[in-house]
Amino acid sequence: MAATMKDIARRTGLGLATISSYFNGGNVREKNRIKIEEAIQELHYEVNEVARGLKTNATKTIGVVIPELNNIFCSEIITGMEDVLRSHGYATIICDCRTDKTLEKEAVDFLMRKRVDGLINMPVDTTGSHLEAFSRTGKPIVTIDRKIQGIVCDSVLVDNQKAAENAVDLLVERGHRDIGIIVGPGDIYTAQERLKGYYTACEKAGIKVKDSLVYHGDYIIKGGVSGIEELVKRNPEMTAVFVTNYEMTMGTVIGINELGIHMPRELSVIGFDNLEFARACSPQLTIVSQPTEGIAKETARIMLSRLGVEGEIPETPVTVKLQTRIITGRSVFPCGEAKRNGDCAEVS
Amino acid sequence: MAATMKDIARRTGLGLATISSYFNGGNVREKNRIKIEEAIQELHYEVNEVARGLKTNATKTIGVVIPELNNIFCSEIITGMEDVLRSHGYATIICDCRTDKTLEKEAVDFLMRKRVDGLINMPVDTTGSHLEAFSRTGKPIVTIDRKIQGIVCDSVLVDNQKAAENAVDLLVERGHRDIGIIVGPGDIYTAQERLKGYYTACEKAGIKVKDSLVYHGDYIIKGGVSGIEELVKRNPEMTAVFVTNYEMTMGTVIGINELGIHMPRELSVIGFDNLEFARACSPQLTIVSQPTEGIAKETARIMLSRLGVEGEIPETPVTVKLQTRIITGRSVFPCGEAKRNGDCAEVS
DNA sequence: ATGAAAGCGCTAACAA
DNA sequence: TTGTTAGCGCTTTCAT
Repeated sequence: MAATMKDIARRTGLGLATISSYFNGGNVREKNRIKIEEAIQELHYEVNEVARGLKTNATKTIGVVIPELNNIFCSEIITGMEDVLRSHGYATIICDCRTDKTLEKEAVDFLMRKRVDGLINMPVDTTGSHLEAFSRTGKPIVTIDRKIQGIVCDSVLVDNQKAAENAVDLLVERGHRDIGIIVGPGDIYTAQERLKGYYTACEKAGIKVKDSLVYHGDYIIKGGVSGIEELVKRNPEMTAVFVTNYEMTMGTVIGINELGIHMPRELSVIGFDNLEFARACSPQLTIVSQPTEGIAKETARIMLSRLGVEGEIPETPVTVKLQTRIITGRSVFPCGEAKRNGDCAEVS
Repeated sequence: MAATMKDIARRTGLGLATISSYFNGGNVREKNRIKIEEAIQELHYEVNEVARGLKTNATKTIGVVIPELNNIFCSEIITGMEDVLRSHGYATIICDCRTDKTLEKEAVDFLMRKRVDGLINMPVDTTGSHLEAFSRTGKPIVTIDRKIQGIVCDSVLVDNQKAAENAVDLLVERGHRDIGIIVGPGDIYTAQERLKGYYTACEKAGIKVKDSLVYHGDYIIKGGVSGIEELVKRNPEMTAVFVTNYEMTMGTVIGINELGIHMPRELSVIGFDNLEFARACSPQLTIVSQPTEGIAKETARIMLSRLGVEGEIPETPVTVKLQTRIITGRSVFPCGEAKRNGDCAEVS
């Protein structure tokens, strides 16, 4: 068995309270401090956080429930959050719910039983019913990427509609009017928002959207491959496509390669997320870049403030909305140029 | 405050042991079972795993320490392990140590204080000194990707030397003799192994390796970019390059694009990991693919057996070595062909 | 500054 | 089957 404070007390001849006080920054006589430290060394003592957690009713652990760890958008955010949280003594338990509502609820309940001090969730379940029980504990919840009706909590959002609108605006400026979109599942909030942005931009430009130009994928690579194949088949006149997450962007690039389509001469592309991948493409992809670092830091910051660790405790729910930006590559071509000169020069 | 078993006892008029028995699969009279379940509903009771953990000295939690969460090789393994472990009631606390030995030790100590039931580690520290303290607890440790001298534990390894050897063999078969390698840091075990495989294959082929053909990167994208720039500059005669992890493979592809080199006509490439990325490249990349799924399942399985959850408890340390395979794309070209016909057809 | 003792919520041994 | 009770390792009053 591991050594306990009792062992240290026995060894040093001191009382339990003194040892505890030592560990919690209290005042301990120099002479005793040394004795305690010797005992710690010899007994290889390590605080038992389980016992401490039971007593203090705080586990110094934050639960994180996300749809998919194997998704660079998620994993970047997690890395960033963990950084901040750990530097304040908080651990994170990460639960990947595989974009499954049942697993999501299980994960939240699981974390509740583990008595995490707070919950960070990129929600899959629209209704928020998975958060009700946790919400009752009074412990803080921060949602990422969407607000949940009926659950009082803070949220860190991205302006997805504007993101999509800006991307499509860019294509319109380049003269494109037959613009396809590979968008996420209809029941996912961020996907709806991005689609809305697409419609808005088209409307502004006086373009009547054809249903055949809208492809609903499932945010995985395969969805991008099928998406581009489908769109190309259904819309021979299509000159540009906007893809709305990283995995499907990669899928689209795969599809374009495999179909032997020349990008951007035959098809202009704007992708999403992962600047590194965009740079690795040939020609480099123009993408919408989400502020993952900002999302991570904001989320962690809000959580820490709720936990009383840093800054003021906000009185009302906080909502932060962050903007995306477009990183210009060479995958967007002026519409019609191709036919005129067959060239492939950068245009931006 | 959350409801406790005591609250349920009071509400139902039953004793604590009966409630506990109910939760632990004991026999409870039908009538009482119903009363208990009603009370649970009304009080929104959830077991307190912290208290349970203190009592049973088992937290049903496994600690995982990896170099980098933002690395698809790691995140795929984690996803796979989590799947298995969670289905057996174990949670995982993941610590990303940013490939930093100090952080790695901190992470292990942190997990020890949290009293995790077992530790899974893809080690950064060669000496294994970060595992000594945990090792003393007698709780199981499973290392991934390398064995540690002096620490008695199970390991799941990949045959990295053979992986590299096979890749270089393939290039040799295609007639290449000026083969560059972009390899990881010299103090990383897997990197050493892969470099060894490169030397072995070259020796077999009677190729005298030039130092200028070996570039040590740091397993990140930027390392791949600099690596290929450097190699090309130093070795105008180089006709092929082998890149030894995913991030650097992506970097190499970026670099090749940016240098305007034609792959594979001017330079043949074999990359590493991430089949999806390989498919997204144009032309598709030939890569060495690691069995991430197998690593994940094996690691989880061994951990569970050590925990007495599944199968026999092995008497001696277990070491599993898994093989990689080569996924053929179109990025390897017969050496010299280019000059003869300038063509770019698939060769494999 | 230090010690004694209660108790966090649970499990398990024992008794009934 | 059910109840009583001790105790896991810690923090935290309250004395001293």
